[in-house]
Amino acid sequence: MTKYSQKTTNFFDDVYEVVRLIPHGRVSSYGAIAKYIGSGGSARMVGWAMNGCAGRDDVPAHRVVNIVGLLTGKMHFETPFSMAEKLESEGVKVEGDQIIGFNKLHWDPAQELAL
DNA sequence: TGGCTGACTTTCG
DNA sequence: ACGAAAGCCAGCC
Repeated sequence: MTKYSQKTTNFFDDVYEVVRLIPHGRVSSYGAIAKYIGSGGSARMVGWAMNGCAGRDDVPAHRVVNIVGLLTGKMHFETPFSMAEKLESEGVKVEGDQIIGFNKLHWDPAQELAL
């Protein structure tokens, strides 16, 4: 907060919007979001953009994981457990740091939104 | 102004 | 099949 990020570019805003559109009980991957945005889509950028989302309740960053369904960014949360806890709270089973049934829980914006 | 970093992904060995 | 390295792009110092 304290207007540190203050969205300098639309890239972050797009990422937030897509992440915000992730259905409850679903998860998405960085590459999928990056590809959907397409504005210089790179998976790292999505993760980097999430840095600005840290602390925002509007952006369910806990629903965003890597391509294997691994909670790589859990360490960036308030607590490394909050990510898994939130996912489980939504009905997503998480074993350790990996999402169970990620294959069927994977929500791809470019696919679900079917552009 | 220039350069480093980073919550990933893909390909070569 | 597994391991390691490079690529990607934008924000931040």
